[in-house]
Amino acid sequence: MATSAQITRLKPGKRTDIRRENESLILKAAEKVFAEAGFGGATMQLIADLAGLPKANLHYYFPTKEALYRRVVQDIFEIWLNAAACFDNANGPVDGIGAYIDAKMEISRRHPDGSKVWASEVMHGAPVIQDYLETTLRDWTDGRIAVIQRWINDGQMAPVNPRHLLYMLWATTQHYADFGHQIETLNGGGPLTDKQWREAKENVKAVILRGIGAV
Amino acid sequence: MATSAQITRLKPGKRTDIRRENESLILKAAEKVFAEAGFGGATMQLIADLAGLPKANLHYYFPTKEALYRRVVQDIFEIWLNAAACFDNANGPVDGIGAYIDAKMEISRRHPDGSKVWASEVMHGAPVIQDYLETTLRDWTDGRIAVIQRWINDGQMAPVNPRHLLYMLWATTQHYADFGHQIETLNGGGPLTDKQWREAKENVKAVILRGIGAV
DNA sequence: TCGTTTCCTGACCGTATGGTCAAATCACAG
DNA sequence: CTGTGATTTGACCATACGGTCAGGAAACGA
Repeated sequence: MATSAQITRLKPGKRTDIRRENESLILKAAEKVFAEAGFGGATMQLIADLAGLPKANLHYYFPTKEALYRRVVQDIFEIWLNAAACFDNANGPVDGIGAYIDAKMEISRRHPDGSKVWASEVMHGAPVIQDYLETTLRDWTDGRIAVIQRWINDGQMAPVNPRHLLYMLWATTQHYADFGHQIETLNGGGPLTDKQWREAKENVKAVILRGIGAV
Repeated sequence: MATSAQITRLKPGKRTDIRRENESLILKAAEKVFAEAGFGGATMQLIADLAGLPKANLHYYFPTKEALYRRVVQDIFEIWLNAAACFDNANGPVDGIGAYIDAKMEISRRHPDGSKVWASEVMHGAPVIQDYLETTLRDWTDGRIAVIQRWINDGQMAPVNPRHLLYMLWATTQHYADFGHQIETLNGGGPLTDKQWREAKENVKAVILRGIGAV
């Protein structure tokens, strides 16, 4: 029997910590390199250098470059889906869509590299996450479309096409991550300030919420 | 002195035709391969195969992979800028922004590969067209911001932030090219029909024009 | 026809990359 | 301390890639 101290953590050993720590280091470095160079332009050596580990060590934790890339994309998709919760538990478009825009803008700000990896993956035909698109994403989309349609039927917003509205939400929010470099260049070369991010967020919300006749 | 027949075309020779023809073949193939695989993932061999030419022939017309890529990106930027003309000669936001959305949606439909190459370039930090961003694009942006501001001052639309409005226009229209694969997957696997494209266009215009208080 | 320029291309080269492996080191339970 | 399994890593390999080049074919002016 294990002692109570051992039960508190599944595997209390230092070895487990090492594994978790190194996997995390590698994933963080990989996300950045994949975002900056794309899958084809990224090299295991670059990722290894950024993670501060020898290249052979990467292959100990992740058998192939593809496997590592797949993990990075999956982790992003997880974050992406979690933002979807904002849509639920909302009793109208102003709350629901407003919160969703807030959440997705925050993702664009906090995880720009992840957003870029996701965008790059989709742009290149989703070679590794096509199944997610056809299952999880499609189901999620259909569910939200139903919610939006109900709002329309209830007269809480104008009769816009729910599907294309979702595309607009994705596009406008993700743009601040994917095209962050362009935005920063037009912003004078530096990143947006807190105030500018607030302004961006409020602007997107204002135009869209008014655009769908919800305010 | 040249004969009048020779004057009608600058260089009437067959050699000039061959050059133009082959450069066009290569550029078209390169655009597709760069869009599908990214700069790092694209190979000169793939481009050559798609163009139906031996690889060495590519290097005869374009000295390096970078030079070929640069031409592809420049050509897209050209098309992109031409759509800007819609903004001028408009006496209000409904005409100006409406026409701009139409033009950019049409680009997304007709040149999805070019849009992807452009998006990819910017996402990776604009390594080859940074100067364009800092000169041509910035000037264009500043000019349109002034136009929009004038519309706002004239009471033709609500006081939204012109800069962020431009970002919304770019994001929503370009999304249909860059994330075309995702859209097609959610559309049942096939490309949008004429009717669906019209619907997308009208939807974007309706939400944004209403969102800025122009209708 | 002849000389010159442009165009074409198979064969080749140096390098960088993803991945392997065996030996060394370390964590840790008994 | 000792045995066992997890971890680390330098050295290595096969391949694929961007790019070169020499020599031939085709176009063209005279």
